[in-house]
Amino acid sequence: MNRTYTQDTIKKGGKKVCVKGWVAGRRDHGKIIFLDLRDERGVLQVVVTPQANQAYEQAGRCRSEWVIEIEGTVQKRPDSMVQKDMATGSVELIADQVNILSEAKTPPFALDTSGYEIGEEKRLQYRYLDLRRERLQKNIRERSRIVHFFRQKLLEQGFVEIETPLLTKSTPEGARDFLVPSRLSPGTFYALPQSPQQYKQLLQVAGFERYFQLARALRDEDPRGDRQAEHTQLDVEMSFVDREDVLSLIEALYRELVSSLFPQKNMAGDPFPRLTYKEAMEKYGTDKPDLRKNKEDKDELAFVFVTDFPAFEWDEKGKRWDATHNPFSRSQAKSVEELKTNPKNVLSHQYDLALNGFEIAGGSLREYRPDMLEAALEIMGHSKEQARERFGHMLEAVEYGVPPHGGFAGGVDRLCAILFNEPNIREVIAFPKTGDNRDLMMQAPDSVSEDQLLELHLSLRKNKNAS
RNA sequence: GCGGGCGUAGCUUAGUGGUUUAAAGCGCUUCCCUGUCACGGAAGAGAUCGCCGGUUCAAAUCCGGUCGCCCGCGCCA
Repeated sequence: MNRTYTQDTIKKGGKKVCVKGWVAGRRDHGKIIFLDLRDERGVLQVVVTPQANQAYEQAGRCRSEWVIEIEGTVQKRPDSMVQKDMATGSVELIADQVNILSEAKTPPFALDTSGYEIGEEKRLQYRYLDLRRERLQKNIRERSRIVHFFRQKLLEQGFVEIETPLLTKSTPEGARDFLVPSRLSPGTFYALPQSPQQYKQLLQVAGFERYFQLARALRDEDPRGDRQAEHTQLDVEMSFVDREDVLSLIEALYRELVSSLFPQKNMAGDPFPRLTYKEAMEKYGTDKPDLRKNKEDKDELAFVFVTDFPAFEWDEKGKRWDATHNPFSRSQAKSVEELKTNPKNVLSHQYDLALNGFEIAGGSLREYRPDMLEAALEIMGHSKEQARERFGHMLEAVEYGVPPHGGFAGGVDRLCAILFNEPNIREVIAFPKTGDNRDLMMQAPDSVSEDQLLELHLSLRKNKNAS
């Protein structure tokens, strides 16, 4: 018999069906047993009586989280027994046959709660059980809808989805890289990408005028509630665009996302308000101001663009000018001369989108003029030789006919956390890591065998304090 | 790297020097129960109080160290 989802039984009154799922609850009254059967679409009450002998015996054995299949007849409930709060509350399944497909140990924690009350350690260790709870099921499924929305919208507008490498080159700018030793080139390392930034720009040189990717970005830094070592970003880049083109695409994407998938949310500001970096800092003391009127309102969303970031900031430790966002952003300086004489006051074509006090997207127009790019790298302390060595491919590429281009990257995890009113992005990631970048379920990171090290031409220092 | 918090049955917590044989709720096991849906009733099992060491006649409780988790700062182009 074909499997019927619990949710669909409400349309199958009087029909014979087969349902499959997990035992979410069992109420044994002696001569009548009620089972709550949970599948990925809902929960259904199953009624088992001794008239169905086999079913009654098996139902008596069933415990929480056992996996079973049940054949029976869907029956409309009498009015007095209708459960209004339950999607399938108008029906129940009278079991003929119960088959146990898989038994289960008692779960280490309750699965019929929000889960907030349970220790993080246990939840992460048994993530495959934690994910069974309704709240996380909903979060992960809603996240999928959001990602699908972005993908569909961009494909409709002629964007091409392109995958870029995970094994790439370490970059001196920015966060620490996760490194991967090369077996075939002894003593050398790949780096996992902090973002597809350089690849997506090179795709513009390559003539893919509208690129996007749902890309993983990896940074070996300490996590926070809104930051993990790996996160997913909606990565977009376009050719022949100016600032308005990029900002209006971002605004349309996020606005339509909210209005079509989250109609209950109130978006303040149409169009999204814009502040320059200077205005934001002067007025709110932050470059990601929270413009909500009522921070208690779970459904209020306040998007705000922050534009015109300074191109550089002074890094006291490194004694050099550092890019505020990324070293490839286009500066607003008219000439190399202006750039070099006054780096402190040069603005860039960089913009962020903030939502309720969190940065949820950032982007820029990119520097496509060879002399300006070279000058910018020089200001950031890379000598001509170093720049050639580290960014040679970029410097070379801009000499082969580069369209003016720009784009952005939007954080998917953060966006989901805000839309779902979750306090931590772990709640919207299927398999998140701890505050120490550990995976408690897989026990990663882990040591490796001497053989593996040998193949990779690596040996470990005996004590961690050795320099 | 720094600061703060937490660690006691499967889970959530109470207990902060001795009336403790470490307590409660939920969960779990067994029995009873034909209309429950947080079912109900009865009985029961389950804890080297994170780990190591110290102080003390006596430590879950005080001290030192260590491990783990959470939050924040630094860091995160």
